[in-house]
Amino acid sequence: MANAFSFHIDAADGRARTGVIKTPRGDIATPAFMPVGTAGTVKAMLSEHVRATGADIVLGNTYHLMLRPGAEEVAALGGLHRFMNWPRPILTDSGGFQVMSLSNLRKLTEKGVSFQSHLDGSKHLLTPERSIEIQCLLGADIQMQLDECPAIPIEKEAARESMLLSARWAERSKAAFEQFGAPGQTLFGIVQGANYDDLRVESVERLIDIGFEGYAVGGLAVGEGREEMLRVLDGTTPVMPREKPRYLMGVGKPADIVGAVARGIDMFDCVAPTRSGRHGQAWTTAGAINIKNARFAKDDTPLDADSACPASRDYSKAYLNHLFKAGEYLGPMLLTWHNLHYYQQLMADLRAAIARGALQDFITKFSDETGETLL
RNA sequence: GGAGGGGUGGGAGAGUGGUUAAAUCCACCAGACUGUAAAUCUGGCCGCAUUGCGUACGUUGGUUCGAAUCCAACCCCCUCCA
Repeated sequence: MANAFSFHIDAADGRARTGVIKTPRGDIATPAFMPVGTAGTVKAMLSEHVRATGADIVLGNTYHLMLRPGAEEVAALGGLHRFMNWPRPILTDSGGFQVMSLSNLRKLTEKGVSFQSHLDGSKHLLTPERSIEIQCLLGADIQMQLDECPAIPIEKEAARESMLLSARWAERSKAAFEQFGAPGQTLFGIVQGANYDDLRVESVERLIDIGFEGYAVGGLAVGEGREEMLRVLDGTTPVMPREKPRYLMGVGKPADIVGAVARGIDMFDCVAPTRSGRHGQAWTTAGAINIKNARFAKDDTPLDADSACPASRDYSKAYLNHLFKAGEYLGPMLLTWHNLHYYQQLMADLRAAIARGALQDFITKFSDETGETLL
């Protein structure tokens, strides 16, 4: 099959764009939000309900699936799509985020990252090559290079060393992908450089030299704050290839996404709607609320009476409050469902606003309704 | 009627002379969460006020420099025997 992966832009509004990523397993409307399904499940959600919220693609995770149940095991069971009953596109993270989140359980060398499993203490070496091999075994449609994701703040010299390591790993990842990758699969490179504009630009240039089908911005939303994150994007997205998808990894809250879309980002993922949903936080058109708060105990209204999502429309806040107070499983399930639907509706609204050249109006309205200050 | 055991903060339950406004758990009140070691974690939880003060371990009285802790009486609860 000819290049089965493609991206085309339908409309632009300022630096924002809307378009479609085509893959053999289905189209992805952009800007897109990708729910996170680390361990082969978007936690607390049925696969068909994830789809019903409007998601075109979900994430899986190299590190976590490598440890359990194992990449070869998933491959023997028909691949991740079949395993988790999600026939549409899957993007897998390389394990790069775990370099940061599990920093006390790993050692970093030029060769790769050696992790001590948080499950049983066993040792696992994750090299750029092995990460790609695992992502191919899982059957991921969009794969990510192995990178080092450093936390901010970080000294510039250390940030540059880290960025250069990620760039070398990008090259090795690309070579491995050319060996293991199947038709229809694609590989993204990851821009690093912390919050140093010149390092970000250098990182982009190095990745372009290697050549990828998409470019991710990694290492943001790691402590720098929204204003600084958007400032870094201001210096980064303009030098990224216009005709390739741009993916801001791990971001974010609704206001982060709106700000990043305005700066030309096409793809997002974040645990916020799922994790916070399990923890009682719901995003609504009137801002974020904590359904566990006592003030909802007698509130007979749903989260969103006009929503197409059953979780948002058919259950009262008082009932959701009760489920959480009682520790019932259905509470986290319904709130996750609601949040994912809210996120997908936000993305659909953003796409529509860009398509008709009205993004600024949308942002003003979003800011007024949610009380979020947008920069 | 007899014998024994026990009454601690919203609940359960530690604590048997000072370091105790009183462990711990639950409940309750709030917060955090950004490529998921997360259905997790953090803070608050007698009253008032700025360190502090005032009340408080069934009730009352006593011993003591000092009592939730020791003594006495009383009230109440539980178990067993009649």
